[in-house]
Amino acid sequence: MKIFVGNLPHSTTDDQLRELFLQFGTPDSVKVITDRDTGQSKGFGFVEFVNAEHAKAAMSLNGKEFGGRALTVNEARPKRQ
DNA sequence: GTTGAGCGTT
Repeated sequence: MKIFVGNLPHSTTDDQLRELFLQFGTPDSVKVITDRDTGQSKGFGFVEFVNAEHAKAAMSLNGKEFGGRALTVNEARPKRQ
């Protein structure tokens, strides 16, 4: 199950995102999206869980404050449509 | 600052 994590501080890294979700299970993959040209964080990322229960638990972070911002956490939209 | 990349088309 793929999770979208929005409203991340621009300083957030892949590792920080992984640490944040480790409490709910072991993320299959974690990625903070950065601008391909500038290398700057776009302020959102994705976390994938093999276990849907873990993914659901992780979504309890929605609205929680992280780095001074209220996170958006929900199931990710399809990447390509 | 909110839903990912790329592939010499998608």
